Amino acid sequence: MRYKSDHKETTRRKIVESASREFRTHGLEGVGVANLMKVSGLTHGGFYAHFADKETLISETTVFALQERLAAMLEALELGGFPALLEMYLSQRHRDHPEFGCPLAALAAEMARHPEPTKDAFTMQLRTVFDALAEHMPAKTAKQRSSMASFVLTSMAGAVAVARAVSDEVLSQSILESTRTHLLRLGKEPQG
Amino acid sequence: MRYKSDHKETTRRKIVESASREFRTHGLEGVGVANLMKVSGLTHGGFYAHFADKETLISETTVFALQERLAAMLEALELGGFPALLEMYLSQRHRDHPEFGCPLAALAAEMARHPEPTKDAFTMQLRTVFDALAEHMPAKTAKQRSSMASFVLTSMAGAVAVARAVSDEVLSQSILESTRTHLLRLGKEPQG
DNA sequence: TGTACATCAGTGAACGCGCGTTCACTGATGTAC
DNA sequence: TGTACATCAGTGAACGCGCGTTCACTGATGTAC
Repeated sequence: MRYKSDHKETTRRKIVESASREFRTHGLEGVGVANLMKVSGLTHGGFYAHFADKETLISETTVFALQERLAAMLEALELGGFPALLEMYLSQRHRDHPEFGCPLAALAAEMARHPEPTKDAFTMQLRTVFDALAEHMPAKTAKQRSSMASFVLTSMAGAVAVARAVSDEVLSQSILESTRTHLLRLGKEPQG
Repeated sequence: MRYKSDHKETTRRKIVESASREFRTHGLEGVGVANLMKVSGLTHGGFYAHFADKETLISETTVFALQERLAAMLEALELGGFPALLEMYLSQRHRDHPEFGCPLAALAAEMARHPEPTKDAFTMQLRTVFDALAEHMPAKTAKQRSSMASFVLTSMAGAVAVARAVSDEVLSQSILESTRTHLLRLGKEPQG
């Protein structure tokens, strides 16, 4: 080995992470390979030494983003339980910073139009997210917790996506607030 | 007037409607002007006799789609009330036909990245949708109905967007089902 | 009713540009002696 | 320790293509007489 054995792997990881931020900010079709490499301090030609094509990178960045988000959500849950999860996900901060945010809110609609292998990777990782969240849902049975995790996450994602699209700050805030209120109530109710 | 006085207006409307279907299917960046015109049986050069630019068309198609969706939702509400709305919006049929579906589920994330005038038009029309839906929400006060309309619509949009992105049919169905179950329960509860 | 004309909705070639991808190369680095 | 060499991560010119937009034009249509 001419370079340190982990040199290439480190570069690759750096590309995946910065590309994942670019994609969440500008959309999967909104950033080109040349720009993604530039952000990582490289030139476009080297891209294909790391990835088969742009689609492969999209697949990896989406999985990375889901893992990153799951970690943030679990941290909130451990710190302040279910209400803290809502507070964090439905915050102005999350709305205004898609680059560090949930890929469901930023990319789910686009993901629906991508090739099957990409959707497969996304689906696998999403299942992991649902399962991990389910353990922390305030409901009695495992089935209820699982259903609740799905509902809570997809409804929050919808609220953040629409709140980002709305140009009126007051309406945007009220969209986040409505979801916060209703989900908080859901967390307090006896599940049956 | 050499042509019938409404000839151009008819063509324009045809372009807006078919473009709105194309955008909901392939995304705002996923279809080009040439293709949009072809779908309407025209050539790309004529586009600029009808619209200032592609962005103007995007703005109009989004408003059109929101109006179309609102009509469909009001029809469901009048036919079968709140449960019928959930049934219709969270159906396989809606998931599998974005071209006739809700622009929130298909385009909200992309809309967030578009210029302010486009977001303004979207925001105005979305407010109309929220207000109209609010009248039909099962809650006591106007404030509660308004908040509920926002929550119900954005959470359904999130569920459909994610259900479309998931490649596993069972998981996809269960996402829709979870939202249906929880929102149905919300409709039955005393609001306070 | 039939013809000549003016209108203008729609046509299609052309533009500059950025896209994803390929490939011959360069030059910084670790190794061998 | 110092030099010659092999490696290979990264470079950048080049490709074909589709994009949004412009513009000189064409030809179907309604009007005038």
